[in-house]
Amino acid sequence: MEQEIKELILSNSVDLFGQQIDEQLIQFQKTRKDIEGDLTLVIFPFVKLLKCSPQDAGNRIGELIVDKLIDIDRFAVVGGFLNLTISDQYWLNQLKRIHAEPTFGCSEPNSKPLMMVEYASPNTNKPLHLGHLRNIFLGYSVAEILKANGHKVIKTQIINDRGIHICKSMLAWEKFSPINEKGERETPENTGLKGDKLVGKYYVEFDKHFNQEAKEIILQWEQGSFDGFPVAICDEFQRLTLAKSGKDEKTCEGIDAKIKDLAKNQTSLLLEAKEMLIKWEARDPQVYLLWSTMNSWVYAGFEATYDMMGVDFDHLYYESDTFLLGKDIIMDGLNRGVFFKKADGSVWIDLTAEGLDEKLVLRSDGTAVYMTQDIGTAVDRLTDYPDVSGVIYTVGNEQDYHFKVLFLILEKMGYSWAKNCSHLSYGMVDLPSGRMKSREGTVVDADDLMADVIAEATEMTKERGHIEGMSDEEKNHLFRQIGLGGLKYYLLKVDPKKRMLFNPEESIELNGHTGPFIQYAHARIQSLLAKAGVTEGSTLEFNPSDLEPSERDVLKWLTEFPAHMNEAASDLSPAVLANYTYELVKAYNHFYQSVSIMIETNEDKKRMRLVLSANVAKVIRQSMRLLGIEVPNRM
RNA sequence: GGUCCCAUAGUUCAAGGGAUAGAAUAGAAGUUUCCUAAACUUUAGAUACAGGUUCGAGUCCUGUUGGGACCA
Repeated sequence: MEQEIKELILSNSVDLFGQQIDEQLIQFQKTRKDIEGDLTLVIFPFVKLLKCSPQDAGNRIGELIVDKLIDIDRFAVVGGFLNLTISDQYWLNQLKRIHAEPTFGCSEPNSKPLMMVEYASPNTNKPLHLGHLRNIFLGYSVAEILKANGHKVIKTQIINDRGIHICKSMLAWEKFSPINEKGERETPENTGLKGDKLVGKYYVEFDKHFNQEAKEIILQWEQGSFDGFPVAICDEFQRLTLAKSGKDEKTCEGIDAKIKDLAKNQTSLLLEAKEMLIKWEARDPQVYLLWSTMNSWVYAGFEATYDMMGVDFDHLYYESDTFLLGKDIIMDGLNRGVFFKKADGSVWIDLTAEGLDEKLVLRSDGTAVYMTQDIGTAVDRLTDYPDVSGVIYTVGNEQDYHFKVLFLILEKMGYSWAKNCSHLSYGMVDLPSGRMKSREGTVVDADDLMADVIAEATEMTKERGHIEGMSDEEKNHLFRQIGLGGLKYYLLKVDPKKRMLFNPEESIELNGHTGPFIQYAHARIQSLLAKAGVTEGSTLEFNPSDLEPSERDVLKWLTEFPAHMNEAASDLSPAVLANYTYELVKAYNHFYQSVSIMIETNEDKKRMRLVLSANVAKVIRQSMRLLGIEVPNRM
């Protein structure tokens, strides 16, 4: 409709305005709720051209539109706004069109280029937490939205499975795990712990002993005993200690932190971990076996969590496979003058011309930094999937700078696909008490949280749900759908770019702007359709003479679904769909409350209302599916 | 020290430069003789501050304050 009006104005613009006008001047918006009309054209941009009042300009354009377009019943100019009222027949035809399209709102599958979406990308030492939930739900949903918009999509993640931190948990397990009567150390099997939790436990264990040892070293140093430590370290300690005298509290704290780092580097635990890393890099069979065993525990644990979340991946990348990549590319870039070498042998890129600074891409000892690896991984992926047209990295916004630099480097290296790479940057999830901190034990564990919301959903559903006659299996499935639906909706309804607050009590809320609110509407429609003896695809003829305001309103929202799908895809924002669906459901609930369906005596109206309801259900289901949320038929 | 991000009802979120800034929640008051009341209806309450650009600014620009992140 907007397109038709636009074309009409453009093709008549010489008559109307005496000149060809810019398409940009034609701006539409939805008519305000309290004013008559469906569609509003903003008149202000034309006023200058016409050299007349907005009122006259609106009238002239309005007359043309009503004259030429049969579906526009009438118009009214209010202020600088031309409000157009669209005919009931137009809306009814829209409903028929929507009803005939089982995949309304979606584009032809695989009709658009291949995109790669990276998300999750955990560290194997730490169980998944609330921050990962936002990341994972977001990445999964964006991938699904792109698919529904016609893209081919590969979901991927890179697993951070190597490095000194991994050796820490391996070492801690070897040193501190108790041995049972069978002579075994702790395993997921003999403890019943999830693998990721067990390994995470030993990572924490390492840290505890590590800090303790560092503390003891400092104590020893303070007592003047430096036996067995390098002279340089002892000198540094004394220099730092002296520097503290006479300084304010804050400066002293900073110096104490430096002293602690100094001591940490001298701990036997860290030295052993470093030794282990060297052995791992040399593929020492014993270390390698331990590493792969503990990793397999973690993967089994993650797998269980992903399964509960209802997300999946098409291709996994492991840092242990990719960490050596990138160095050759850096050397190549160095030869081509993209990078430069500093006196100490480290390799840098100069981005000052782009308003950034100089960035390290390879250390002086030739070891890789994150940037080196990311360059390597990106190129590697393009080798695996030559037809990828772009990569979307779902990573927190604390890495904004990193990705800006990464994409710039790729561009400077001459990769044509670099311009299609984008960072799906999302804000941190805060708790009412502030940021999650592992040291303060405020990290919200992903498994625990999911179990909590499901438990809450179980209780609430038993209290007020319609679950008579369901088997236990069906009930449990429903509790999970509601609990996780609420959690996912809670995390996805907020604009991803923004930092958000996670309030544990609100996340399990069932009233208001929530997932269960939307699920409930769907269940209610399904119940209605079942009672009426129709299915969503039923072909029902209808041609009522007029539409109620609430019916028009629902139809308007329904018609807008494709536009919001597009917006969600181009903005990479599931929140767009979440908020749209909420508005649709609100309009539907209002309609449901204000008109009767089953006892309507006018069969045309009754059939139309059933079809309308069926299509609202269809759109709810489609839209929620893209958010990874299942909608039950009963609840 | 440098760069980037954020600031809207008590609280959590909306608002492609366009009309009287929407919701939800907490608060107050209502609606089940008919389709699921996890619903609906009514009610009260907000653009951090100071300038600027514009016919028009929550939205764009500059500065201030407050919060956060990153780089060294």
